[in-house]
Amino acid sequence: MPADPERAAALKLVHRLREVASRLELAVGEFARTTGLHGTDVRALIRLLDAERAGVEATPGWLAGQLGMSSQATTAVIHRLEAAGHVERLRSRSDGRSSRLQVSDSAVALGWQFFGPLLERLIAVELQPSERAVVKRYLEAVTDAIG
Amino acid sequence: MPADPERAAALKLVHRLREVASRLELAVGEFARTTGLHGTDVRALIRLLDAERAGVEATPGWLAGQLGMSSQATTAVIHRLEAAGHVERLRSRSDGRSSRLQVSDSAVALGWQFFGPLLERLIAVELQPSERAVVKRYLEAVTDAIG
DNA sequence: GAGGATAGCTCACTCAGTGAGGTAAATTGG
DNA sequence: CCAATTTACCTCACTGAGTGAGCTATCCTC
Repeated sequence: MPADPERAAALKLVHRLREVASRLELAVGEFARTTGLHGTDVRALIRLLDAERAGVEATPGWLAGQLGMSSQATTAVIHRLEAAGHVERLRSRSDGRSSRLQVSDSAVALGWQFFGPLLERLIAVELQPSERAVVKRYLEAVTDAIG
Repeated sequence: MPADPERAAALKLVHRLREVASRLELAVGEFARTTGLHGTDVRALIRLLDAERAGVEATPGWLAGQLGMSSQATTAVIHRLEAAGHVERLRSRSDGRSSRLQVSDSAVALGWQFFGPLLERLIAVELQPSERAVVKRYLEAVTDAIG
């Protein structure tokens, strides 16, 4: 392994990124514990909210892919969320076999209650617009590299 | 909610960050599936390697905290990793009740085999040193905000 | 419309993770 | 310096999240 400071610096950045990912995961777990939900359920809610924001129609199959889980397990997740009143299952317009998943207002409120303060702290990280562009470019490149 | 472009941009950055975290988690799951390990086991290995790199003594209790799991579950994780030959349990010098966890060379090799290409792609993201400093600062600030 | 593909579901099962409780080593207090 | 407490980890018994096998209903293609 040659001493390559460029490479070493890039590697450190990746480690920092993983550290962030790891801590986010812990926060999700903590939220799950306090609300009586399961980690998977919380992750599912988050992805469903992301889909809603992005204007993507969230189906059970789509959710399964997002969670990296089997369709059966995802069915169970949806049942749990439905029973808890966090998700509504609506009929899909385009495909009679599928269904549209919609997050309820109560779930959104619950999420804000816990993640709100965290999100505020995250947003409060001060960056110049030009710096934000750099970070954005990095995160996009990383997203592509993983996907 | 007032139209605040600064805030909106900061929020988008956070969403991108979560997207990255989410995809990293999926990659971990995929690695787990291909190696026959469990997601938790892979996450444990990663944290153990992080500890080694950082020069922190990794104990079962420390690992439990890192994974956000009970000590019993962590004991099971360590047993599985030990049985698979990925981790060795050494006696702790400072505390007779505890033990030091050391990742085996085979586990490191296994990790490189799968994560190596991904890591190379991540490192290959081109940034100027000054840009890297910006990203570093952002990630550090975010880490603090979550912790 | 028949044949195949796709989306999601139920059923039966496994095993990862939890709660209760135990042991041994470290720490504290008289 | 020894009892009482705390800490670190473990075993046991159990629960339930996630999986594989296999089903039904709908969509698509020819």
